[in-house]
Amino acid sequence: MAKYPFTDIEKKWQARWDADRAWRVTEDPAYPKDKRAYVLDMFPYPSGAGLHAGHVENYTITDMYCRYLRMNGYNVLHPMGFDAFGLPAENYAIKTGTHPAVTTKVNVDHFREQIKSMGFLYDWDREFSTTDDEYYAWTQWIFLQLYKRGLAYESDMPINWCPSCKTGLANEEVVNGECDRCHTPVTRKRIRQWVLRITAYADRLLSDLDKVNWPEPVKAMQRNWIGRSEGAQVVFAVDGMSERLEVFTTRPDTLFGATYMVLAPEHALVSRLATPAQKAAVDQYVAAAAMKSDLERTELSKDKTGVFTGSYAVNPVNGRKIPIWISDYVLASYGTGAIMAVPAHDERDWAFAKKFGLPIVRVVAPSGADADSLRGEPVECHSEEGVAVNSGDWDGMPTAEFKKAITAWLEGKGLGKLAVNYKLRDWLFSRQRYWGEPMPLVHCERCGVVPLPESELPLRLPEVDSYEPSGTGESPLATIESWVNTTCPVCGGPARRETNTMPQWAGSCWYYLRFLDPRNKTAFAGKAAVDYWMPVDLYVGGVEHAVLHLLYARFWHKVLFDLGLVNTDEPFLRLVNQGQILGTDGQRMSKSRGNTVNPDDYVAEVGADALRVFIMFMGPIEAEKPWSTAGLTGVSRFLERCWALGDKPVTDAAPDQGLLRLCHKTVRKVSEDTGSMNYNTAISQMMVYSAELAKLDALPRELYDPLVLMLAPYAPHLAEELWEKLGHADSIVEAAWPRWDPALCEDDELTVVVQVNGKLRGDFKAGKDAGKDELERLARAVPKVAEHLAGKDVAKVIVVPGKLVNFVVKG
RNA sequence: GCCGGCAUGGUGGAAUGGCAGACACGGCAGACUCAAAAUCUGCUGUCCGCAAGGAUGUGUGGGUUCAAGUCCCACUGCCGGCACCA
Repeated sequence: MAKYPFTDIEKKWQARWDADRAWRVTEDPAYPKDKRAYVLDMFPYPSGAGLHAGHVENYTITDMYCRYLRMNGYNVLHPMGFDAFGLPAENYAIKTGTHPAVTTKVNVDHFREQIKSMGFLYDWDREFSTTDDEYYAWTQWIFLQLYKRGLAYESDMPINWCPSCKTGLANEEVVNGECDRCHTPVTRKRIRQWVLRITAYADRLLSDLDKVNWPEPVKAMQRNWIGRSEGAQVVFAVDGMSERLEVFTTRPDTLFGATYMVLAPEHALVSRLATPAQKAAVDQYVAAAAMKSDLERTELSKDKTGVFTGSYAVNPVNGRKIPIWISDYVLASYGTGAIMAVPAHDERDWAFAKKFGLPIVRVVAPSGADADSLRGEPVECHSEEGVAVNSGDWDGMPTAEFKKAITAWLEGKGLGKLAVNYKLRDWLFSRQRYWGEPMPLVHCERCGVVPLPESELPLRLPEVDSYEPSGTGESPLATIESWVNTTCPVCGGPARRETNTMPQWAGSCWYYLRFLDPRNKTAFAGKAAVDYWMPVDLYVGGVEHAVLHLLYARFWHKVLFDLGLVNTDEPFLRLVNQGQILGTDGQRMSKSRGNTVNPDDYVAEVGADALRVFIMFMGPIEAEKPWSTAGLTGVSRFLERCWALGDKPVTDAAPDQGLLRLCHKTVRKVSEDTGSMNYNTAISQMMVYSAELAKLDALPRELYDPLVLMLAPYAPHLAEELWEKLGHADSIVEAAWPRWDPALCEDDELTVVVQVNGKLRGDFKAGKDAGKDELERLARAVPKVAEHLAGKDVAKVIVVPGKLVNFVVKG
């Protein structure tokens, strides 16, 4: 048999879908709320490398689902766009002088073409790129709303700096102390930055995770990242000075064991606390710490370092003077940047105290510990809970209770209070690069920072001669005098524009809202459109965005919700992570490993339909799947077989009862499995069914039509062609999904298996309505079974109608 | 170290507590063919056996149950995330 002409068929139907704008969708009020679906893919960064296997997997999942929903009478919004700001295009510009906008357009055109070549249907009327000024005008607008709510502020805290990308990085973009993008070790740099106050939403970002249907690992990662911990803020007086030091601790019950304090080298009071004798050592340590990269401060510093400031604090519970040290094991950016050290009960403090010979006092004993073991200096650190010792009047109190009691006591004295701390840091939002949204702010000598009037948006990126980042913490925009110099919107005096740009994440924070109403000139999206579609019913993408995009987008969405601009407090109702497609070597695909797969090759070789079905046949969508083309053969054979069915005569004859039952069982299984996105088992069932139909010389329409319809989400080009051959003028996209009759899914006669002591000994056929007694009688009559029952006592008989009979025997 | 996830034939995988291995790849045998390809049919977890048949089998060890891949407890291995967060 000749291979079916997939190239011709696929081209033909893609042209037709394009011409028909097959997936254009409107806010048709005729569809009730529960018959509307917003299905979203994580939109791609249009890289020069084109679509990769992961994109194809992602978009196949949603395309199949959308086509299935549409055939089941849903109004389905399935949009596509491009997340096109970012470094690759800019780096290419630096190398070649090509404007990033030009590169972006070429790449976007290529992506769109590749997406269409897979038969994926999107409402292309809604397409946009985050780099379109019509789009980023609204990104800037949302930024202004954040600014006006006090959620954007300037800071000159030391930040993560990538010396290779020459830009600041958000915490989320630093992986193991390296730049997530180029793997250069990150250093710290103190430059003026714009920061978004995401921590103001930490509690809601955490608690609202309970409202969404997301994979548990993603929720866990977000919870982890937000890192809520409850404890106490405690105030320590400084001996002989008016300064007070505040610390955060989750173990206020160990206060009596606090034998010294440690400040981060960046702590504001360090220079004042350094005594003349210690000043040189302290200054040197602070300078050295500032030079260290994050990697050096964490990975390499198993061995603790630190310097005594010369000053002492006073422990508020016992009035003892305790030395104040500085060390880079204390992070400036968490809590108050200072800790009380309890070496007996904290591993890190223990290591530090041992190294510098600081006193160690045990204040928690394991419950039930004998007195002898508590004598003398502890020999090891004990960080578990227990009961208080050496803690004055509180001795004997269990840890949990003591925490509450001491916190209340401190509060009464004005020396402390209950406190909650988050690991989550505010979001470093400015980049010292060219290819991003300019921040719509000016710096006026008289008025300070002034937001641009909304009417002046978009603030467009100016043309530049050189895209090269200066590396000094200024973006290339700073060199364009004609752009930078402006007038203050408030006083009209001279002012300079903000030259930082936004990070790539900005554009993806709200793109799902723009798809609702992409050409709106007066709002980021009209309220009617938001109400019609939101929230997103299904969001599919890779797990790599668990704490970046997905956290940022939730944050922006909540701000918009608080402003009354969206109708829900969470944007994505249900999230599905497709499993990574690995290289044939089981490793992540990457250019450097040379194990990447180019979808175009397979489209040319076996066709888009075969590639779609194959990727979904590899296994469950969430599972990691190593790429192996071995299985492709089976899928191609299946599609060939379906194509060959199209050559058989189709009749209106009544079908064979057995086949009719198989047909209805197949429709049921494929419907259920497609609806739940268990595509692999749906495909397997269609394989079984098509193999049966292939044995017939002529196809009864009643058996054949449903197969073609079920094929439509999976192999849409082939299904269209077969549908047309059946005499239909309308696209199968609009056709109604086949129905099944539950009565026809049941066989009249079922095979019942017989076990003796749980071991399979035979089977027999019985009518579906046979009673328990009859089943037992029939079971006993099976020769093999009778043999195993002979001469033994039957203690118990379990009969599961339609399934099995189990004899429990003795002797 | 902490938090997730996973573990089934030679391979990808399937299985509301009820016949483990559907479907597919690969392999073996056969049909068609001058021959090959393509296609079709049958067999294909492992062990013992000529066979009938039997035993055994879902990472390991226990448990619950008439019955466990599935539920419970303990562990091992692999993958992912976080990691001096006080």
